[in-house]
Amino acid sequence: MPRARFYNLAPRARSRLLRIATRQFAARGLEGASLNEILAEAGVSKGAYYYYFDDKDDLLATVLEDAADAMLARLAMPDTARLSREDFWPTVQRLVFGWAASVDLAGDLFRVAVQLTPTQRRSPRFAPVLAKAQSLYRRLVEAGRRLGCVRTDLPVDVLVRLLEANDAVLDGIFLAVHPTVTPWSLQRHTRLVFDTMRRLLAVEGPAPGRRAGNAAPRARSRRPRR
Amino acid sequence: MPRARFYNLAPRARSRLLRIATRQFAARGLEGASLNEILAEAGVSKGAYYYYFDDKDDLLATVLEDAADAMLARLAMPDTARLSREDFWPTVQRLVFGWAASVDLAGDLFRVAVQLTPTQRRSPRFAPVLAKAQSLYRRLVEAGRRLGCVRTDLPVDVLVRLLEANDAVLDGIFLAVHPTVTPWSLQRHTRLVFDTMRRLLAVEGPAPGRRAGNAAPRARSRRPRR
DNA sequence: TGCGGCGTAGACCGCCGGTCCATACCATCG
DNA sequence: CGATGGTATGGACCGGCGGTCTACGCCGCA
Repeated sequence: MPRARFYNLAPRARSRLLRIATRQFAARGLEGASLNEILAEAGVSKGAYYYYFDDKDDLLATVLEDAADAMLARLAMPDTARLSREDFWPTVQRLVFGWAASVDLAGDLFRVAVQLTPTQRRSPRFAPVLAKAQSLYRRLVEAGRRLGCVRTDLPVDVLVRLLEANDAVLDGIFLAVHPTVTPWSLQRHTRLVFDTMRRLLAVEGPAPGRRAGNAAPRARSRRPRR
Repeated sequence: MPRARFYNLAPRARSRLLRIATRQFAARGLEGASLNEILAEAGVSKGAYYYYFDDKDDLLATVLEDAADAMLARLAMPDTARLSREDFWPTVQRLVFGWAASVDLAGDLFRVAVQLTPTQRRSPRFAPVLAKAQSLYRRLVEAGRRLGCVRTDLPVDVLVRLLEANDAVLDGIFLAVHPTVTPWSLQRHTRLVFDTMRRLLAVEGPAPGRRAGNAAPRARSRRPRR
């Protein structure tokens, strides 16, 4: 949420600042990155910066929003309204495989977002931007619930955040292990991501048989659910 | 890892400093908390502090280690060598529920650890301390694999990191929603944590091929309540 | 030529984590 | 007794941080 003037700036200077900021924030985090350093490297003075932005956080929020927009622009979301129950999981799988193509854009987003503490991620400053990036997950989860394919014992928000966290772990490992992406490794990875999503979201846990509960200690006090 | 002298200090002063630091770090995070403020409140001078500690991170690491030790001292780890295949999941569940007993201690640990970025959590400074806290999980995963209860298609490290990430999310939500912990809310939470572990770790059911296809997974599925 | 507002530069502020040194304390020893 | 040397402490001081503020260049316009 920079001031509107920022978008009247010469596009070259604008994207240059955002690019440098992205790199610094991804490398050193919100607190670790030096605003002074970013501005010096981008050739922007303190006065100019605060003419366009509110504060340091504002730059990070702008970087995140920029990356989220670029990613969403590339991804196709199917019309969830026409999905049938049998189509749901195959559709999810197809989507996940399709997302793999935009890993180069999503990478920036993850690398920056992963440097935020959970508390910061929930702050009014960053929550709306991150919610935008999660909108795909959210819509998928909601569609899956409507079709009876996705569990309803947890709020959508919780499921989305679990998905996000697992993706961050798996993508991080993938990028660390496979510095050069091959079609084969990418397929393996997307397969794993999809499998993890399914494990977390499916109405039933993966292994059949007795579920949690028989060993529950002491009597369960029946109380309203918050 | 404070200098050894720290443990020669008067226990009163020592625990006072750690208590105040815990509160500040839990409330404002590693970067947000002011070391100057903590020291002023604890009545410890700069010189004295740096006589005992390396830097600011050192204090946080000490706080974490202190909490982790206190927690682990209370938790019993079952003898995984004697576990049978049928005992595995109930044992895991009992262990996770056993957390309930030490949540007053674990709460501090979570509230502080949750303020770290994933990157910081993996840094050489904090990783060993946090690994100590998650050593239970690692041993559990290894035991479960030996017994054929836990999937072997992913490395142990990946599984542990997935567990860690999911725990961070769930604990973060739990602490945000329940500022004061009640036995009931805690039981609900541990139940959720166990269920998530099971979903992530369990070996796949029979006929693992083409499981992406069927929307309603297998027989004995519980109906979605809704 | 003078004027007013947009945009800019960078000196400056208070606070931060961290360093440094003078000194107080106290047991040991000639 | 005084001298010595390690332990422990106080707090002035440092560079760098995010953020503020003021002076000024620039340009369209009368």
